[in-house]
Amino acid sequence: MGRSPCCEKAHTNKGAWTKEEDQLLIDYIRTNGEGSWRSLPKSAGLLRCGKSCRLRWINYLRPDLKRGNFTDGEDQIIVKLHSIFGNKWSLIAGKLPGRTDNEIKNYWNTHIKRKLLNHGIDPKTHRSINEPKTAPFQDVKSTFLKTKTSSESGASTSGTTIDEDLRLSTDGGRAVAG
DNA sequence: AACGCAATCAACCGCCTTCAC
DNA sequence: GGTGAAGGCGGTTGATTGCGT
Repeated sequence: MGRSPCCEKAHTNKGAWTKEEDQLLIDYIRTNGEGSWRSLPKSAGLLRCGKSCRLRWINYLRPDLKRGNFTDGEDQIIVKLHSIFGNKWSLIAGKLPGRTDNEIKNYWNTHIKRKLLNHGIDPKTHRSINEPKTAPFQDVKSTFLKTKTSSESGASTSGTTIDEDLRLSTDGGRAVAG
């Protein structure tokens, strides 16, 4: 007895979006705005699940998305926020204008996670893998940040708040992204 | 040049939360 | 207050691309 599917799967496309589908979605949202994702596909002439439309719009089609590589500042903010919020990607994304939860999640899993592990830090707990009892996560986190800072970015993050970092990051990000 | 492997990214699935009735 | 529908979120998967052998 599973729950009822969110849409008529037999009549919906799956997989990569085509340019035509993207355009239909963009045109529809520009005209009608976001909302009522369930009925959107039908109204927009799309053979897609409403959830799929929402995801596509939020993650790739929204005009305010930054795209491109993450800056060092963003990198550090993500680590900081993750140490506070855990895998609450939408919360973290909310602190990073122009970034989506999916993007951050992917970036975490592919880049940051590995970096932390290379530094001997458990990405789940932000504690040292070797010395779990003696190394408070704050210390380990700052160790990572310092190491990263000195070796990669040259920008100091010590003593700054998340908001300050954010400001620096987004300013820098725009400057870099152009 | 061809093949295999690893890394990356886009998309889907299913659960949880919120909201309207 | 209970119920169902819809939206939102996080985890996971599959396809594609890049790199090394």
